[in-house]
Amino acid sequence: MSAAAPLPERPEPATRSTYHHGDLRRALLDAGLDLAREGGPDAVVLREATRRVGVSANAAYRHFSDRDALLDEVVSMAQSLAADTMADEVDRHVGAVAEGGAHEGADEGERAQARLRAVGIGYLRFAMEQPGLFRAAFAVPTDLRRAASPDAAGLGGRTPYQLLGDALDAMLDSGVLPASQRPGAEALAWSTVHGLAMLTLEGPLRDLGPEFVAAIGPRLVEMVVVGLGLPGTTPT
Amino acid sequence: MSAAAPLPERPEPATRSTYHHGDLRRALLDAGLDLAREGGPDAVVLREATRRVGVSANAAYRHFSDRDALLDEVVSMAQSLAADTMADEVDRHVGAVAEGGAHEGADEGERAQARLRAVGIGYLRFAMEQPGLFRAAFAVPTDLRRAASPDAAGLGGRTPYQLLGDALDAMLDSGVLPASQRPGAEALAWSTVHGLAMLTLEGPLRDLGPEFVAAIGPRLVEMVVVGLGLPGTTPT
DNA sequence: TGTACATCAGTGAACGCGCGTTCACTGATGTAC
DNA sequence: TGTACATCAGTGAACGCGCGTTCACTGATGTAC
Repeated sequence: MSAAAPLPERPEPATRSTYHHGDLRRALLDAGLDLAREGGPDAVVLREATRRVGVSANAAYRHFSDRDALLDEVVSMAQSLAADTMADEVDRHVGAVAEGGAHEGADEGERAQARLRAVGIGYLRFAMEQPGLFRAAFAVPTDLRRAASPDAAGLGGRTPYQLLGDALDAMLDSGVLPASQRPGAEALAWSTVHGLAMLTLEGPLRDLGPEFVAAIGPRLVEMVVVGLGLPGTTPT
Repeated sequence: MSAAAPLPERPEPATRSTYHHGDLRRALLDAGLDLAREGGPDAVVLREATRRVGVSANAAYRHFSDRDALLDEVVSMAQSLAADTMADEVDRHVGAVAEGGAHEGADEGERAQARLRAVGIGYLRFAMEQPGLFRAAFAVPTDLRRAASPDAAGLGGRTPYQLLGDALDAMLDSGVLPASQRPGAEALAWSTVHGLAMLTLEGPLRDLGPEFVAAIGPRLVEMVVVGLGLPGTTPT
């Protein structure tokens, strides 16, 4: 474009030729997602989003009632991206799920276990690859309604929470998860990987880094598979 | 004291008679801990701490180099309180640890397992009873050095991390934890309870509440005891 | 096909808030002699 | 035992920052007739 060297500075505010933006709502969501990617949920700052889009600060209020409304949608988008990573991990390690897989026979249980492992590893992978988005997706106070909302679903149409539930159902169906363990199993399995992610992302294990998580992740999900697989005598 | 009805307002700023406070450093730490108790680490605001103590804002700089220095000490104090709750839970469910307990015989392993359970349940109890302090203690980016620092130790002289390590060592010694599982076991066990606490405190399981945690906590720690107790075939 | 006008989507300026931090200062304390 | 003086522990005012949000406005668009 120009002979002058481009300043190696902050992303300069976008410029527009038209008075109307065209798709400001979408643009603000994209900017919001970028902010989350770079700095987590707290970094989703309304003024910064408008700055990046090249629009006055209050223009955002034409499309979002307030900052929380923007953040809410960013949270859902982040969850849906997490679902994609998790589904990808499942595909890579379990292959396409045999729908009418009654003829799969005895290794059906093993496949179900592999699926749960993949769901967990995918969750951890997303946390390490996209720490900002991960925190936006799962470290913001919300309720479980979003966990089943289509807004939070990935390309496969399932949310992270649903992917986990699916894997547990498969374990139940194939007999490697006792029926007594099925209720609440989402919380048990989710807690383990979420805890590891949070401890290393914004907790006391921070300096251990992604290599540590990659190394210990398989042991963690294995512990869940084994620990959930037994009837379990709840101690007094 | 006085006939006038005390205003049911914010904690009024403390008043002082003497020009010198006497023990401002201590007072600011106490105020900081209160702030963390009420609102977590982000609520540890230097100006508010000085306000509560009844001192000008910049007086704090006589005792702390900056806001982070204050927060750092609050984090250690919070960890040490967590250690107290955990140690209390151990005492209640395991009793005093038999030091020269070679004559304990076969149920030594069971005691060690009970100890790990108690450490985990104590951690969860602290999280539910003191959510603000919990987040100050364990949801602030730090490194593991503090986890072994005397500043973060409870009345028994051990930090939360050390209490966990002690329990795991006891399991190893009594044969209920395979040697191959011992390295990194802290992270595995810690992740599970930390994850449950974070999911319910500032995550998508927020509306499930302490009752849910109380109900599912025992199953969670049992899963760890069982899952860690087997040699574990790490899958490819 | 041309035009009046309602509606939509932006602007620019400002408000109020609360924070961490710094500046130049003053009152109280304790120690050397 | 009395006093000068260095040092310590406070004060009051201000700065600069960035935020969310509101106000009164204007430019662009599209539809009824």
